[in-house]
Amino acid sequence: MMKTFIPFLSLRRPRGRGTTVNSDINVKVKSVGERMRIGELSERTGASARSIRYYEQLGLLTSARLGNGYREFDDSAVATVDTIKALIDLGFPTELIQRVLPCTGDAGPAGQDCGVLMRRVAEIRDEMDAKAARLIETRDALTGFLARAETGASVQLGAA
DNA sequence: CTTCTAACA
DNA sequence: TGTTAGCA
Repeated sequence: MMKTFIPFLSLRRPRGRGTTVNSDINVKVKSVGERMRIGELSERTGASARSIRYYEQLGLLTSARLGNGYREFDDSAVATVDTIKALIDLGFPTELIQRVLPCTGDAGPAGQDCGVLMRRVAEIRDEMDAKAARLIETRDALTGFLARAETGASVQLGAA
């Protein structure tokens, strides 16, 4: 039985506000044993501790607990949070994120319905194409608007 | 000092 | 989501 398993989404997301310092390197170092508390996970992902706890509350992330009640995350949580943030940024409903994550390798274990999910993922991908096309149309409209404005011609957004 | 939960803005 | 309170 070959189970459907999508290696890694490896979604890139803009890091930092104003500073473009990070180049996303998708190196999967299987260094087992690296654990961290919420503070470090927060630093390494850019997600606030508040958000991390919220993601966990939504069932998107799991953690162990230390003796003092502190959350302890596996280093794989970094990739998971990155993926969650990227997915949320893209407008994915958290309900879908919850079901897709196990299929990305960013969070396990893999469910049995990964294949079924791919269809919805494909639909969302197609919707992105549509949105991208509309975005380009709007951008071109703005370009034309700007050009006409400089010429002192018709100053109406939709004008031809 | 860090984290936790809960609650309010 | 941020932030704050009041505890461990």
